[in-house]
Amino acid sequence: MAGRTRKSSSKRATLADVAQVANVSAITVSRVLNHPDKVSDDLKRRVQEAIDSLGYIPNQSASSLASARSRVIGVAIPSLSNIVFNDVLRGIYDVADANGYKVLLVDTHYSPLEEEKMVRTLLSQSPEAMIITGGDQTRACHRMLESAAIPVVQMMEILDKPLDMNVGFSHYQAGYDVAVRLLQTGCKSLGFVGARMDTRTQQRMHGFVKALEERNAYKPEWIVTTPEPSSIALGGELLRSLISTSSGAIDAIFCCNDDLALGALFESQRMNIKVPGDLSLCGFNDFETSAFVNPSLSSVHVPRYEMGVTAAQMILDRLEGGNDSRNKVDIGYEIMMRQSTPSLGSSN
Amino acid sequence: MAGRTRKSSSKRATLADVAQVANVSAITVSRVLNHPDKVSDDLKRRVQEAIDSLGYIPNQSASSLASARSRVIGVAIPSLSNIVFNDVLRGIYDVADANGYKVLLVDTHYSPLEEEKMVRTLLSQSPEAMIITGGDQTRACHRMLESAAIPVVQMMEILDKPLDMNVGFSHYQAGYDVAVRLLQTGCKSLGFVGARMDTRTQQRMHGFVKALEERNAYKPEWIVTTPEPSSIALGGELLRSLISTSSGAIDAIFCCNDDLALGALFESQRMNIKVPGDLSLCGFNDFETSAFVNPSLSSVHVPRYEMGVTAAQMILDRLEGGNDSRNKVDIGYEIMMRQSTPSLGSSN
DNA sequence: TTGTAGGCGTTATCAC
DNA sequence: GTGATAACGCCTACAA
Repeated sequence: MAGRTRKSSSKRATLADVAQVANVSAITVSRVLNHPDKVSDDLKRRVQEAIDSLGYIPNQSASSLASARSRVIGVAIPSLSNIVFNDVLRGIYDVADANGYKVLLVDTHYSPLEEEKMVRTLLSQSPEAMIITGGDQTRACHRMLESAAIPVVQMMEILDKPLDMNVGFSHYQAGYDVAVRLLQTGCKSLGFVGARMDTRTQQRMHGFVKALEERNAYKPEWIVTTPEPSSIALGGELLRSLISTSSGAIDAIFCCNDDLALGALFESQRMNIKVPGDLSLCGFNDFETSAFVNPSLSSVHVPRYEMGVTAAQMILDRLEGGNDSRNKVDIGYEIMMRQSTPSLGSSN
Repeated sequence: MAGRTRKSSSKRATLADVAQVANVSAITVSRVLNHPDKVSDDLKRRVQEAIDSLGYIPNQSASSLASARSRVIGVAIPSLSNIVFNDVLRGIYDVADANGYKVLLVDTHYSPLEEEKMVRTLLSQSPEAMIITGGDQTRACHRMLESAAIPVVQMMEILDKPLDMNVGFSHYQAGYDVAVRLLQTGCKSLGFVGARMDTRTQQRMHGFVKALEERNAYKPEWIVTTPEPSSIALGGELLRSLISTSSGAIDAIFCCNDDLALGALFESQRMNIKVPGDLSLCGFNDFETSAFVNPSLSSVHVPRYEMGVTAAQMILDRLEGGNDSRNKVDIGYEIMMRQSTPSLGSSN
């Protein structure tokens, strides 16, 4: 009673405080929290009361330190503004939450150097696993990840030689396929519009170009790119630029994402260019808007939520289950041909 | 050389390992990392070499435990899919990153009960401050936050009695203002379409209704809401629903967000309803799409990035600076009248 | 089923 | 400027 019980007011209660109030040892309180089945119902009740009355909240730092288990998954994405990652994150969070894991999220701003710094930050939190984006990490970053000796998933794209696990799809093949599909619909003069030009965007472009080359339909002047971040506004600008450099000869444009494609579509409407009559448009990522805008926008659909879920599940499989089942998952994609491209069989 | 130096391979290097290699005491290594000015250049160099050679990464759990400083800011948002929070988060992250703070982010799924659980999780990480959304926390949640005795910012809306600090704007007033503006443009029969109907959406609706009531323009049947989450698809559905229940009498609709408004706009086009000729549309949040779609969509612009920045800065002011400057910031909003509503002076 | 001892990696405090 | 020592709060042994 004297000189001991004033704890609750001044600072955070500890296991020991709870133990004292419940008249048990600290380890018993710990067990009530972590292994309730190993404690008698009687004590469990008593301890729980003490916890409630003190408003006890465990100190994860102490727990992590003592047990070498942080229940943290580190996640690094290249952009918080690119809404593509919203769905992926939602998938990761859903799985993590459901399994008692916290997510520590960092934004690398599409910079391997920043990524290296952020990964170091993440690792200092002793995450039990990491989910990172793509494969263009610095060598130092790879080394850190390796010596951390935890499960790592590289997501968003399929890698030749992943560090550990990998889930994504082939951006190269997707770009290639888009070119083929556009040609099939009767389009003859295909242009490309790209922004940011991160590795995945480049792969889409390379695949697209490859398909054109193979069919003698490649015109370097019809490829317009910029390192600026994508936006709808930029899509409009790039459209104008491409139209003018091509003197209007182009009859189809593949935009590296739907922001650009929507911007190009809206700008076309303002310029009185008929889509798909005068110009066909195809985007990438399949935003919800793309399916509903008039004319609806052809795009490449990617199961992003599923990709996030898969990434998190691969990690849990390794962390909890013993079976190191899947190491590489191609999540695929689907080209959605809509009104912004000619329907098959129509003659341009 | 014997029986000591094989550390680096098996498990993570510690301060002690670095100290040993550098031939100094552990505390010196710690100082090199945290108070470089208190160490001689000579030792600093030696220690740094050891750090590099071992690939040493500090253990934040141990640091937090010993120093009672986690450098973590806990952030709770109601939805990872609602892109409204992207901008806010970006603001928070930008400021946090620049000041060496990590962000621990949780998604409460618009549920105060989940929020309570998540806040408990956050608090167990000993965050130095918290940013939460709105004011509808459970009592238990409020108690936890209070006894945590850390700076707390409630964001997104202006609260009468914030727990601590507060940044946002009045959704009620915004809704009210939209009604007034629509009436000013000559619209007479105003409807409302809302989804999710979280507290902030409700406030927009209440303000909107209030303005109509004051002007004898309120028709309860012209208010359509659903607890479903917002989407473009849903916007189309709700438009149809409202059109049919009002037998087409409505000449303007305020949609509680731009998803719904865009959906309504696209559906109007499909139904051959002229916007704004037959029907005026106003959204909320001012997505980039809204400014570029044809016709461009009137909406309420909110400085979300600035709101995130402000929230983080208020916290830093408290954490670092001593001046407890701002406790409540009204970040404001701006009604953007565009082509989807009649231009002022036109006679409907 | 419950408790005791020791240590996880770091930093605060106090000496030198 | 540098170092020894004792916490920080919890958990993994092991013991009873």
